[in-house]
Amino acid sequence: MAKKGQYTYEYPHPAVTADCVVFGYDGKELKVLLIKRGAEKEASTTAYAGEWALPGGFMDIDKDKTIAHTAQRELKEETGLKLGIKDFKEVATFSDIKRDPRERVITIAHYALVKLSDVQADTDAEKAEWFSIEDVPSLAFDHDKILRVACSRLRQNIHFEPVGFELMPEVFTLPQLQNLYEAILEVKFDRRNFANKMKHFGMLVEVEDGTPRHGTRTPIKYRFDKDNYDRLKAQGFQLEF
Amino acid sequence: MAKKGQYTYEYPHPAVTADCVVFGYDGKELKVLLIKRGAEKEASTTAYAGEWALPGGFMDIDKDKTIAHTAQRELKEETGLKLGIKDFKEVATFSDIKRDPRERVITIAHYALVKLSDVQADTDAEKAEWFSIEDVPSLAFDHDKILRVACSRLRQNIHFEPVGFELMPEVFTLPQLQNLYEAILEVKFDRRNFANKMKHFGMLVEVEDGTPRHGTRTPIKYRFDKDNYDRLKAQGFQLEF
DNA sequence: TCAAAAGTGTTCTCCCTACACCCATGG
DNA sequence: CCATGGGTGTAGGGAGAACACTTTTGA
Repeated sequence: MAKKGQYTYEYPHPAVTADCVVFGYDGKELKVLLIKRGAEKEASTTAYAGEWALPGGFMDIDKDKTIAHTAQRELKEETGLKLGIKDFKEVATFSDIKRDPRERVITIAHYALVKLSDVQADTDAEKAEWFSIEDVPSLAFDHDKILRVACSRLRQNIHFEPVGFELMPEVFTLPQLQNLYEAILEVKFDRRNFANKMKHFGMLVEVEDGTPRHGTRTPIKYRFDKDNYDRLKAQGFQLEF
Repeated sequence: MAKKGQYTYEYPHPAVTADCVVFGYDGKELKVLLIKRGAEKEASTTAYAGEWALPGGFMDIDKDKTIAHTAQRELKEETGLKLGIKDFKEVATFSDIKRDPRERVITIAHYALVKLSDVQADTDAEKAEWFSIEDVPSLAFDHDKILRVACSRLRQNIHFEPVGFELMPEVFTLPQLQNLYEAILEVKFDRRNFANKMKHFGMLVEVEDGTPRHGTRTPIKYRFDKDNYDRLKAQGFQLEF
């Protein structure tokens, strides 16, 4: 890679990193993807060795077209997960003067929503692990704070974006979807009202999967109607809770 | 200041800047504060000399506690406006690889809301000028894009924050307030419904200023109730339009 | 004197909320 | 057989939307 000590500027520059808060949902709990620092031997991993942290790393100013590309690249390198560039939503910049002990580092935090069922196999279990959002260990740097801010951003965005589409598996049940909303917003909803609200958007399509529904005990399967989903998203809908 | 060519790193670092979109309202139109580039002779102003741009500049990694402090400092230096650190709301990071012709520069855009009546005298007319948002010239770098994104962020935030409090003068009329909302959201409202909605929040207090209201032609003067405003803001209210 | 600006109150509708019962499965 | 989970509909209330008239001033 690059040689050491070669890069010189007229004025001091901070290092810039991108960090990723990757949310996944397994049908029961909201989860987040963390890595264990220190597995590799780069300079970037010498701090907080052995601790859990958000995936992320330094911007490559020659190769990364935008900071979102940094997030994408680092996530792939550190966890094996390859997401689309559009999947990375910017959360905020963290730039406290002493947030990294080595040098001045500012980080632009991103979050991404993934279908855990689709990607769990892709994540490199050697390096990365999914943690229940309720049960996250103490994290390196200011990553605890970043995670909190990302969660609250997710809670906000749920009112404007049909977040479920990105987190739920292709086929899902209404109780699962309700459970996701309850996990994110940390509240409880009335079953009937939740169902009505969701159905009013016209994004849900019943799925017939061989198994005839004998009783009501087996929940109805749904998938999202992609066309309506995209239309709603473009219009910028508003969802009350 | 710093000597040239002194700052060396193991890996290439981007330059980091903060840019400020300062919105003001004069009772008629939504305005934004711009500077003319090239008045000073710093290296930072050699590009796009003579063009209009958003105020902003390079992070001072020794002095700026956070990137918001960069925004605060640069705004003061470039326009004379001294705002509180809390007034700067982060908008987004702009990091396209060729957005600055000189070197790789990423910028964190912020916006701020000010009472134009209070600060117009503070702005250094030599360097800075208030433009109607409807009538902004073509800007340097990607500042057109930054401005568009900041506007749309303002439009979003208006649903969650009583934006008027920051933009309106101390004493104002309901038609003025409605005009502001219409200017930001680019829509028209029914006078009566707008008044009802606003009054329901209990943030408006009638102001008696000598002049007895003879007819209905002279609008009623109001001020914001700071206590209720702060309480609502803390609770995180939701405002529909 | 006429147009423009501003104040006010009511009705209707829709959506959100609260709430109860039935059915089937699995233990 | 009973507890659990899941499906369904309705009645009431509150808030937003639509809407018209009066007053005054300034041109």
